[in-house]
Amino acid sequence: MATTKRSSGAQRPPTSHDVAELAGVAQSTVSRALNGDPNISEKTRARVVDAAQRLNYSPNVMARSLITRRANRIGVFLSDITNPFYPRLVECLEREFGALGYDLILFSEGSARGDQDHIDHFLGSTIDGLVFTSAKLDFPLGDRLAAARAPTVFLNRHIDDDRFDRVVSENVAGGRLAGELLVELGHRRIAQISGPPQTSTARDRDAGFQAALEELGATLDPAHYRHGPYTHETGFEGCRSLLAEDPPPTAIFCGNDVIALGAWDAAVSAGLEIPGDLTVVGFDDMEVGSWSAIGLTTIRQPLDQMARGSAELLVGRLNGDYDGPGRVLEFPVEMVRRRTAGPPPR
Amino acid sequence: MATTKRSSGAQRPPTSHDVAELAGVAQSTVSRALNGDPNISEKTRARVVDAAQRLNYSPNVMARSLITRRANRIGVFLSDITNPFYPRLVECLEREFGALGYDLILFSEGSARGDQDHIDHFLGSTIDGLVFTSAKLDFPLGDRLAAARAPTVFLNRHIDDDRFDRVVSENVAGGRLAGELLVELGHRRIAQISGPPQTSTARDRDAGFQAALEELGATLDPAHYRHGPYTHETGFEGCRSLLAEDPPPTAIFCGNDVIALGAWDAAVSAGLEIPGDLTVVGFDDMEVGSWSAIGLTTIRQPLDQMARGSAELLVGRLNGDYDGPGRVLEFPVEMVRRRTAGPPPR
DNA sequence: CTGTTAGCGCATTCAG
DNA sequence: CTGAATGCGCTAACAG
Repeated sequence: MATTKRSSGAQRPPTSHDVAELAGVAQSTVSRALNGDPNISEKTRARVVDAAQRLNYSPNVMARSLITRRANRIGVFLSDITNPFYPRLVECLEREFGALGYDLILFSEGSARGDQDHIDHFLGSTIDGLVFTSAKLDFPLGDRLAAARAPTVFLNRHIDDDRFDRVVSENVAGGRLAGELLVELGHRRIAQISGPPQTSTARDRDAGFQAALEELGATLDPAHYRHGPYTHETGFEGCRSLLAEDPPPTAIFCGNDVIALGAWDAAVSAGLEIPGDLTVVGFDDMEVGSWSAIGLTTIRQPLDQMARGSAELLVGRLNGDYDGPGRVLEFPVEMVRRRTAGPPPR
Repeated sequence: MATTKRSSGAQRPPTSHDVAELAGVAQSTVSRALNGDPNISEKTRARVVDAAQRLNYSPNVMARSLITRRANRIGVFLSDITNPFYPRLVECLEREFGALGYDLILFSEGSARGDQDHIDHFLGSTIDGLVFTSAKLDFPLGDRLAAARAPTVFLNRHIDDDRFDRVVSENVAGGRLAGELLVELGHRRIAQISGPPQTSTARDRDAGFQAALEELGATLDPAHYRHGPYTHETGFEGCRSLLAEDPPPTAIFCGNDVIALGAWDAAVSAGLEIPGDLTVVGFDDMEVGSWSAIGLTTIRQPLDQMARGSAELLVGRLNGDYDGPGRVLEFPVEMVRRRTAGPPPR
């Protein structure tokens, strides 16, 4: 019973033809009236607008895109939407791209049924451009993106491929800031829990940090170096194993705030006082770190500026304003001193 | 210089015609071959597939959707992508809808340039259905959604509108669990920091909690009731003001984990021991709450089941399997006992 | 200023 | 099993 597939009340949405008929004009006039074409009398425009409203008309975006060859949408690829860093970045991107007339469509890694998928969304002309927020250094899709001439920007992470635009913060300088702070505070037994080696963020922050230590005469004992994915667990387990050393380090610089908060968690759980017994420094300035019971010292990246830079580079390419090789935008970082950094215990 | 608008190397992506030509068949044959039509010889299918690969062909989704009237995409509307609850929900939704052949396209409130926009995405036939994850009780778009016959499901929040499918957890029962726990632990001076009154989550959790207290003879002093948006600040300020009372409450039930962690933050910052001096209970089971230095006692919602339920209801409507009035799915919650709940101080 | 015409790239009749 | 023809809803040339 009730074999009503889609037959009965399936009133299809109104088209511009319907509007044209109701307004007593040609279909093309409807298109012009609704798209702000100047060559149209106010009188007919009013009639069209009125008819459109009465029919509750809304143009079919697919049909429009098919002909204009523009989707006005940007695909944003996130590796792990669960990492609170990305939602904040998405907020900024949304604002910046929105201001330029683009909607965002988000893809988290989970949704991709394979590498192919990413690019298919572009090739299928569902999106006009791509933003990758968490590419690894060995990003595998470069050739295919280039072949498809897909406007692309790599945000937050570098890849070693000059064909693409990249927007990052000064991760090396940020690492330096952390190193300098720790040495100035008087730390000598310094440890590090870094991110994945195949990410530019980890590579660059490590480089800056270690260079600063060298220059200030406080080298990093290789036995005090840990690394892993940007997760709580990496920080937690890394800190636990560091605290088991004898003597344990008095300060830890972490690859990002997620790791730093994992380290904080391990230290506090073990009954240590922070910063009395241990100094912890992160990177990113996540909201949780700013809670007053935590007060994570960290290095802040200007996400809004980075998002704006990405939007400008990408939209520049979409408009045909620029078509050359990849450009690099690098934004300054800033030290945020909070409770978790102090002098070493005596 | 370089007035190359889009003229020169603008090699447009290959179409099914190009593939047809290379394979020496008709365009319609290409379509059939690539879409798994059984009425086609393996020989020609192979030829077509080969040609498609050589051209790096990928069908134009817009054109396809224009004709099939299906976008195979679901719009998910989030109010605040910054609240960690939503990313987790998105992960689940992605998995469940993905299994049914749908991609997700995420809209956070920020992206909507007005209420209108939400529905326009549907009317523009960019998406086949909508999921609202954070509707208020006075959701204003009901009539327009119904008029557009837009398949819609409300997830996580109720709205009082029987035309739509709703998927929630047993918030009333969850509130009861919290109330029962606090009373059983021996608390009598009990406080509450609830969410926004115009959300069903706040309304239902409040109702269950307060009913449990009544029944167990431990009524809630109205002076111990606070509420506000689901933010850290609500919890932080709420807790501060509660602690300023004399005598202060010994336990606080919070509208969700974000609020609860704000309360935790205020209490710990004020030098209180948790749970020695104060018990805190949340709702949601966010990851941060599970950190071992925090150990938030909370009530867990089965997000994966809720996501699956939503997907089934919505896809059922999309397939025409169901076309009746709104259904309601309600999933059981579960108490997660951790450190922040203990007996009151003596 | 407005109407007519021609496709965008594809899925889907209808012939054969 | 395959090819030719049709049109999804819209924008953009081209006439007038």
